[in-house]
Amino acid sequence: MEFTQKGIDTKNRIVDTAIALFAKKGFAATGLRELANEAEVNLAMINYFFGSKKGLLKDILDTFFTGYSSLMQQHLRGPSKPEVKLRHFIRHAVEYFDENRDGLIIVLTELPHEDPEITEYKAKWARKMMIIVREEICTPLKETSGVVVSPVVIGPLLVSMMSSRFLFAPIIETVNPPGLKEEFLDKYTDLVTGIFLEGLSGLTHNQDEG
Amino acid sequence: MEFTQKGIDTKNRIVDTAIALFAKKGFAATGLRELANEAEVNLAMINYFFGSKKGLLKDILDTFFTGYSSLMQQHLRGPSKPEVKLRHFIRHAVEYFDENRDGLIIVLTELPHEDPEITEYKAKWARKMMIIVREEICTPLKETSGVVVSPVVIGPLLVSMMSSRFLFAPIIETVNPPGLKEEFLDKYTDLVTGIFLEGLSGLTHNQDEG
Amino acid sequence: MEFTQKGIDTKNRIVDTAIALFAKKGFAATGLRELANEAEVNLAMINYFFGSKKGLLKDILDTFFTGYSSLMQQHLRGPSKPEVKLRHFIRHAVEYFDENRDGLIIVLTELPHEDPEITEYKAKWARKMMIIVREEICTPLKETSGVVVSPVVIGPLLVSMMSSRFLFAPIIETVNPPGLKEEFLDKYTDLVTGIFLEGLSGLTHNQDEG
Amino acid sequence: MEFTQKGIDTKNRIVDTAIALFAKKGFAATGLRELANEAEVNLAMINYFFGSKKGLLKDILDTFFTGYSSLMQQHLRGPSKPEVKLRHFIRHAVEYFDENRDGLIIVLTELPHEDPEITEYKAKWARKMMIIVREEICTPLKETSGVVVSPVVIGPLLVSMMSSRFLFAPIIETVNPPGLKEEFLDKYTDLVTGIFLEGLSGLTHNQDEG
DNA sequence: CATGAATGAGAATTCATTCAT
DNA sequence: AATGAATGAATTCTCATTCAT
Repeated sequence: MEFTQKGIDTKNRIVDTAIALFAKKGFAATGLRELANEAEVNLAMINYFFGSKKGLLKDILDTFFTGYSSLMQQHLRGPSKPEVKLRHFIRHAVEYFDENRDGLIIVLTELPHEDPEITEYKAKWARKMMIIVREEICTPLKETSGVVVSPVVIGPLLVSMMSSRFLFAPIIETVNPPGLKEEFLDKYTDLVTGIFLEGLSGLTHNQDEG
Repeated sequence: MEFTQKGIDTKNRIVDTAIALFAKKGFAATGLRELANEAEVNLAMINYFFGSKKGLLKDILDTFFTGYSSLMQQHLRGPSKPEVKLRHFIRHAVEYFDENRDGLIIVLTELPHEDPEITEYKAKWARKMMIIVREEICTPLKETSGVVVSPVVIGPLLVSMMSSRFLFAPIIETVNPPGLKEEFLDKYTDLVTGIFLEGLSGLTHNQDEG
Repeated sequence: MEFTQKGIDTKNRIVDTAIALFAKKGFAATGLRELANEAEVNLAMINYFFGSKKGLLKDILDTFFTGYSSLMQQHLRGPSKPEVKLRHFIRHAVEYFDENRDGLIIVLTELPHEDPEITEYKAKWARKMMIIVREEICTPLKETSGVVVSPVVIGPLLVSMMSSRFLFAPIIETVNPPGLKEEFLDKYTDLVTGIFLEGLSGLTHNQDEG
Repeated sequence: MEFTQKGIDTKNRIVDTAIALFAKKGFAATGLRELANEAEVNLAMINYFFGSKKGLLKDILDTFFTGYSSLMQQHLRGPSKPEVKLRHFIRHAVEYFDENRDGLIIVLTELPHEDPEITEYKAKWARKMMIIVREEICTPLKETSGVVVSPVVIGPLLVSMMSSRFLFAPIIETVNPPGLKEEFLDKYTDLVTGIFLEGLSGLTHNQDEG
């Protein structure tokens, strides 16, 4: 099947609306009827283009993971010192999360749910990313400072830190209404970067205290 | 309403099964029929005891938040030094998350979704917790080391760090199957505590770099 | 699950209407909405009682096969001469077909369709009936007159003969409108019995001509 | 409308696939999407060539009936003795059924269903065939042996007998897997011919017993 | 407390058909 | 002739909830 321009427009309208709705209400709680209305698209077109509701979800996850994975490739791979690379990476990742906030929320809230159709799919991405974390963070860290951390611990930990702001956003905003976005984002990035890097390097000297 | 022993058993069976199912499949994706079957309880009893499906969710969230809030009261309040208190608190909180892993997953995955009935409810708890974070962490930190951090940033950040292991569990386990639980939990606690505390204290010296 | 009288009434109303509709329009062409309306029953009750549309079909087939199988047990088993038993059986079977004409039509039109869920189910009944045909018709026939016929040929052949009137009914009636039922049924029974028995005994003498 | 070679290929591919699918799953249960995929043809071509799904069915029935009707003309008309003609006809009809097994199954399973669009169409063919049966079988039978049978009874009866093997094929094959086709078909033909003719002639002497 | 029955709305999906290109 | 897109109705099935017993 090849798609015409008109088809692509329709497809995009579906995806965009789906990302917004899935993030706001959750995947399972979003009805295709509502989605079709909001996207101003015939209900049947969703199955026509994506096969199923789950197919649409996969498409969205795919796009998000592809972008994130590409960030890892760009900023974590390479000959620079791990600390420098991490600093760059965190900056860009937080920015990416900010720009794709809804995608991030979908990932975070759908990830933990056990769905046989999607589990293997998620694992595929996880393995890919863990390799980079191991090679570019864990191994150098061990060699230079003797600190031993597992990629499956430090990876999720870093992601959690970078996304805490977005995961708790609806709550934060009920306490502290949004505004002054730009400046806040910078501060947030600095805080996460600072704690993570200083924390890691602090581990060096107190490894046996922990 | 007073319940007989038999009634309490039924009620508990519902709650326990609900926690497991909501965590595994998500709140919206779990049907009350399925829940009733699994709990070996008549379908109508769920509404009888909890009024509605959402009432059941609230009950679960309530239990979890009450326990967590109580931990904050116990270990963050008091005259000790913030660092000491945080060390204790993190240890107990991670342990609490481990024991109530399914409750935690429900909280984390339902949190970001905008549900008018539940939003205000969540905010109530958030406000309560933020006060403690401000008074026991942020203010002392500012006074002793001049570091200025907002409770609505540092609070979620700490929770995120402590729960990263559980939020990404299904993925971690596809890469790294579970096992040797005890030891792993200790290490994990140490790592989170280390990074968080070392990171915070590290901020002291580089506050203007960020 | 135990059913109350009210539930049984509803269930029967569904089954009766389903038999009529499935026979008239075919199983696949009959919608559950139409069925529910006609039976004056809430749409959801069909799935409540039968699990699925196919479950309803199975229930109907089951009833029909059970009745037919019981006829075979009653009239084909026993010490009488095969010819006498066949005469009795055909009379009662044709009568049974007449009384359960719609059930018969459903069986005949759904039988040939390959449905993995139902195939094994049909085979179960087929095996059961073939045994009786072999033991009560084929074997005696061979012993007394030397004619060798396979039960999987003679069984379907007899059923086909007995049901030809009903299978082609809609066509017959466009040519020859119905009426004078009683008398016609008697004649029909006699014809089928006559041809089948005379035909079989005729084979005796011309076995090698065919 | 004139069709190019390419168009004819497409059309044939649709018809062939439709015959196979309608026979296997039933007309109503077969979707045009599935049909188009299987035939490797664009979905819209089906309506382009046949106007509608029902148009496609009519086309198939038409082909089958034309062939069958032609057999009747060839072998039942003419000056030979009825018995001789019937013998020839049955042989060729069973062979025709064997070669067009799927077409036969479609006819037999769609026949009993009341569809206003198709009913009159089927009746047209039925009338045509009944005339031949009356003139070539019933009337001579009455004149030579005094046996009175109606064409609307004896016609369907004969067809039923000849097609029993195919109508119950899916069941027969679960009990008795297919194999040794050639020989089996011959035996089957002999059996049906034998029973039908011997049965009819047997009626001569016992006419008043029935 | 507990049960089976019932309800109406809504779920996702598929349907046959049409049409502009 | 053929294609991809679109449509609106209909499909089966499940939903949370209610209620009489």
